[in-house]
Amino acid sequence: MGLTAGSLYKAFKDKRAIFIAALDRYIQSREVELARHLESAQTGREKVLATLRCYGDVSHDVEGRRGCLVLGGLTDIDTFDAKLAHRFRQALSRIEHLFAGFIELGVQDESLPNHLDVEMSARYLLCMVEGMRVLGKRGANAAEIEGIVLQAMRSLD
Amino acid sequence: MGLTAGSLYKAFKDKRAIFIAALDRYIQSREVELARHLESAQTGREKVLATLRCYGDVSHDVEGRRGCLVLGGLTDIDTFDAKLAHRFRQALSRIEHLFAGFIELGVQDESLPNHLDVEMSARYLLCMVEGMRVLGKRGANAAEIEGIVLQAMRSLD
DNA sequence: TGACTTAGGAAATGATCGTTACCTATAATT
DNA sequence: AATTATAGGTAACGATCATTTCCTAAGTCA
Repeated sequence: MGLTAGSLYKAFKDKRAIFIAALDRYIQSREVELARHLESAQTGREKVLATLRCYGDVSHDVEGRRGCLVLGGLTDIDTFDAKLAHRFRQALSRIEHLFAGFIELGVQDESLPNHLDVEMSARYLLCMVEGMRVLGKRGANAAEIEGIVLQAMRSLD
Repeated sequence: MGLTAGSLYKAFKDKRAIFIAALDRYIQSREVELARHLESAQTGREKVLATLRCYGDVSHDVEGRRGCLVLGGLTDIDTFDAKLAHRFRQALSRIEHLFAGFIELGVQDESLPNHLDVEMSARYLLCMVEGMRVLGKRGANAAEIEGIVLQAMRSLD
């Protein structure tokens, strides 16, 4: 059988520490996955698309229903644990800043139009990503998510 | 002081029943609020905008941080309570169907272009709404949310 | 007014959960 | 091989949480 409850306390101080470790591991694995998606992306536009697809990929079928630890944490914990709340917020801000960087790059390399409001667009894309994860949790298929990704890309034209 | 824990069990069978009652009350209050927003909307486009604003209004500042009972429920409960999971899914589908109806209306009254894929666009708008609620939970101000609403409207052009 | 219902609260009970103490087996060290 | 560290497991403990029981006060109806 699996790991027993008590055994975990050998390795971790308390429940909260277990959660934080799981969260850090989760966030890091997402970073790795994102890096993988970005490998083949050249232009700013391609990087934005790759990032959207990276989150889209975990927003459908089984993995979609499994949900996101950051999103889940943000909804529960937020209220009563300031330290953790900060971690969740930061995880979202990370995505937002990545988008902002890619958009700036896209404007420079002319893969994206120069009339874009960078901060606004980045926030909008973050909104999409989180929305997709919610839809994934509700139950979405790959085609539905891909449709949303493409529509999101069109908002950058 | 406030209502004591035990007293609640006079009125409700168990914890789950209390939650369901709260959820129903919450969903109904949101319906009322949406109806209020829709009062002055004439065209399909106006109705879409009013609906986005209705959700935008609860996605910033204090109310944004308070969060959404449906979204919160969807993230926690989903896994282990099939009956409740259905209620959460249905609450989201309700919004999606509303959007679909408004888009169809908009195509007919020519306030929206006729090239729109109705189902796709409705799903996209639902994605936006849920994304906004997540950003609200993280902490967003009214201007940020309004920016997202307007950007979402632009995706219907 | 007096019996009776009703709403609410305080405290007791049982279940569950977080945590610790202690035991066992395997791996590392001499 | 003997000893010691290490990882894991089981069972006990304490805290917290869901639920029930019992009591009180106020309102209702005869």
